[in-house]
Amino acid sequence: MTLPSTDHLTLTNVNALNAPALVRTGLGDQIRQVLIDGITSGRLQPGERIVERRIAVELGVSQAPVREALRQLEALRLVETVPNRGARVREFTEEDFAEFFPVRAGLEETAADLAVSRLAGRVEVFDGHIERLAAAEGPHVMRHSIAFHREIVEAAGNRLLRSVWESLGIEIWTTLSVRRHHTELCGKTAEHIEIADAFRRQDPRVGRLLHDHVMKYAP
Amino acid sequence: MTLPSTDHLTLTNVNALNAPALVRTGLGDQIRQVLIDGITSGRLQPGERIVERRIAVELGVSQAPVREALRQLEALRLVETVPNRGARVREFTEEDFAEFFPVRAGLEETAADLAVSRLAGRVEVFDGHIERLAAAEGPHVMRHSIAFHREIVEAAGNRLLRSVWESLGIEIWTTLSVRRHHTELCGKTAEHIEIADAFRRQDPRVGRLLHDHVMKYAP
DNA sequence: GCGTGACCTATGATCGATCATTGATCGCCT
DNA sequence: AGGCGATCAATGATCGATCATAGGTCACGC
Repeated sequence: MTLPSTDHLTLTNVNALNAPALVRTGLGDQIRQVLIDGITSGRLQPGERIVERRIAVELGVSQAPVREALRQLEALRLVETVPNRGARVREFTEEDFAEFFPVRAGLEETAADLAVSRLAGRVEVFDGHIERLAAAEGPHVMRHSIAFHREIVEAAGNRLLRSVWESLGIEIWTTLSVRRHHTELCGKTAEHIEIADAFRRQDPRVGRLLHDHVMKYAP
Repeated sequence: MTLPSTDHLTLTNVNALNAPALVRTGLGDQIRQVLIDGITSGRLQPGERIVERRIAVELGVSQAPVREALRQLEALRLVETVPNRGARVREFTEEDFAEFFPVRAGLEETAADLAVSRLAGRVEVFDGHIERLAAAEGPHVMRHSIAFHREIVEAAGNRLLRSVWESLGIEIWTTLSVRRHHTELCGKTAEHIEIADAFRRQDPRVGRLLHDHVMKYAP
């Protein structure tokens, strides 16, 4: 396995006074991203051990931030750890994907039910997402689609719900699932419009509608 | 603030050869429990800073496991941390409690819907819980009630759902809410029986039933 | 008086080193 | 051969020390 050189960790863009958001993030978060990239790109194979000190050396950091990153990956269910025995990249089973979508669908159903009354028909927030989704191609489709769903969760106005939803690792797991099962993504735009319409007329069935929509991604 | 003496961390029960489950837990987990106890008991007041090194000294450990414990408390939303500025006990707002129950209710609704078909009417698993709940008094009521709900989540057979449900910190947050709002707990036994019955006859409305039941705990 | 910037302190973030657990290996005995 | 305990290497868990950042303080100049 070859991880990218240490340069990936050096202060990204040492730009001169026009940085809108100075990457002011701790090492742990950066390492997490490196490992996530490694897993999604296949550089880190399922079942492969992730040895804390080896990663630390390869990235030119100490063991502590690597541990922290591993804990985050564990929360995302991308690695599994055994106490005193370390972490390894998870084998993603069919069961994992089968379990993912009912939970995601349930959360979004809850979100939709909460959002309906809160939005009170004001669905302009969705317009941009739908337009961008319609215009998107390739891997961007997934990103914009998720942005639309995230907007719904946001609209529920429940920070806990939002945080739980994010903690599922929606992007990664949906991407992994679609990639593995060759899920058809076309036609989803129409459903998004349908869902937005349901919000517009405050249809009480919008929760169920969204739930069923999400389940169509399931294997 | 006075934390319990270090003894709380020494290997619990050095019993002689009849230990069913030797407390083989890392320092981080033990420290987390100490801090949780501190928060629920009021020894640690909302808004109070939790300084890593201070706790470490008081418990006779180093900074690392304390940090780890704090991360767990953050995940349970019992403390809030600002990067480079440390952690403090959260101020539990009404909004926190108001947000908690819809999420819990939604998850359990999902669980119930999944469990109905899986149980196929075999609801014996609930009997013991209902009996113990009926016989319980005082603080035990809450514990047994949650055990019943946990059994439903378990019965859904979805490990991710189970893990997300547990990550809400059901016990703590429900306890905190009931304590603060003096929620009436009597009569909940009857509803549990009703829910078990719905499972028995595989009533498709059991999800909604459970959802509404949970929401009755809400402020 | 008040804005400014050089210090200063507290403390989180990170490091390098050590401790402790685990599974593997090896030799011995039956 | 096979079981069994001693020994060993690998590595997670923990430690003690250092680095770096966020606020606070205070003297200075306007």
